[in-house]
Amino acid sequence: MFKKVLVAEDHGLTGTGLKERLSLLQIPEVTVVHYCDDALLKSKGAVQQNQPFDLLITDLSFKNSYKGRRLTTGEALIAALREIQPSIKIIVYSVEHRVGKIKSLFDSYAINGFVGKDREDLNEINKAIQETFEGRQYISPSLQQSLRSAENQLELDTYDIEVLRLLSKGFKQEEIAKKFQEKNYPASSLRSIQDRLVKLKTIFEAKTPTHLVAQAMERGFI
Amino acid sequence: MFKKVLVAEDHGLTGTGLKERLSLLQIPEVTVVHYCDDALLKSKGAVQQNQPFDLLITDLSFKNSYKGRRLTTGEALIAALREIQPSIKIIVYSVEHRVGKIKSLFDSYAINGFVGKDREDLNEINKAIQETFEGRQYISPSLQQSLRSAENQLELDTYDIEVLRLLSKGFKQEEIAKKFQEKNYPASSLRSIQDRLVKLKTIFEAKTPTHLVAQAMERGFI
DNA sequence: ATTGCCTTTGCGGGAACATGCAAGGGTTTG
DNA sequence: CAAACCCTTGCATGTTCCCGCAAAGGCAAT
Repeated sequence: MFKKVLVAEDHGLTGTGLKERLSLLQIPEVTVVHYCDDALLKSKGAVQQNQPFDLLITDLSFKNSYKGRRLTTGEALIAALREIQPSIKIIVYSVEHRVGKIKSLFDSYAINGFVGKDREDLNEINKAIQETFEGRQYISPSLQQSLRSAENQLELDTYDIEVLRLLSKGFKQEEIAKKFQEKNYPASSLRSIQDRLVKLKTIFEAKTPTHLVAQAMERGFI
Repeated sequence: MFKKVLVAEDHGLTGTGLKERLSLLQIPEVTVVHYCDDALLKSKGAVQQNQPFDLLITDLSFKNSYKGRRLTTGEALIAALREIQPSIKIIVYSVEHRVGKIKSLFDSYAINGFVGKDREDLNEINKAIQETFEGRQYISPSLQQSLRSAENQLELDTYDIEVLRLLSKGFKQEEIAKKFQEKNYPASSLRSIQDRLVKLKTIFEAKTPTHLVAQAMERGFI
């Protein structure tokens, strides 16, 4: 079993719950930190002393602390950690439910497991640790299904995403068209942007542009 | 100290963290449930057997279970519980950060304490229990200030949230107005809805309705 | 009752969005 | 080469949104 585990979780009670749970699994050394930066520091230190952590269990969202912290999300922590210690196992433990977002964690950072914060997480965290230790991936059963169906999912190209992103930032259709023209994107006229929106609204079954962006955010595309 | 405490919390690990914490305070009987309905049932039963709970510690948001549950939020649980056992002490333990919402819990249901899920919650839950036991109110220090200066705050009322929610679900302004009229909400004309949107766009510094909803989602209001 | 203030509402005109239609240009196919 | 096709674009029309203005109602102070 893992010997040295790092937990990044900013809810104190949840952190102790995790720590207790890990002790029951006979993991001798469990370190709990409340800030992403602290997690990265501890990891660096451990690597330098040649006693690296075997496993990171991390939340995704951390409350702001307004103290000049550099890393503010679990995702940023994971990205930074993969730089200095690519071999570490990572399990994400979060309330995140957008399959697109979760999928991108597996794709972009090769995380080893994902456990949702819910009624079943007690057992799931055990299984996730076990599976990860044995070199396999773990995903909450409730998510596996939606994750699979997300694979053969609607393909949005870069321009689709860009339109959604700009819409969500308050740009009007005409402004988006202008931006596209400046960048020499294809189909950059206002009319073409509108065509694209019709297509996107069909895909997302959205009635209005606002609805569309809400859906896209909900599913983690932007 | 309290003898019999009920915990309603749907994150498994957080629930065990709480339970462990309460044991350390020498509270002999701690019951943890994952559903609001279960909490109400247990309370009813305990009252009928003349061994009522002294204290409820409850989360506010519970994941849907699609099983014909009646109570879906901690707020509904609190309201129902106050009906059958007005004297029970209640501490809310939640990630909720909207001071307006929190204030309304104290005002509408006379809850006895509020502890935010954050880095300090380990100590705060202890203090909250102690204060509550001695008949005083407890509010997280970090919240006390903003609760007092709740005026110049980013304050959204229920109707604001409802408008944002309906917008994100693809309703047009006129449809929202109609819905508001059906429910006899105040300021339910189309023009008033638009006024509300102007206010909201100012608050969120949003240029378009889409931008507004994106901001509201990003900051966790819907 | 009068005055003053605030909220709510309807109206109107202009801006932004939605969408069908057809012209122009490029590519593929026979 | 020409016919068929698709993609892009502009134009036109209707809908929805935006916002200033003023009338109407409620409420409090005098």
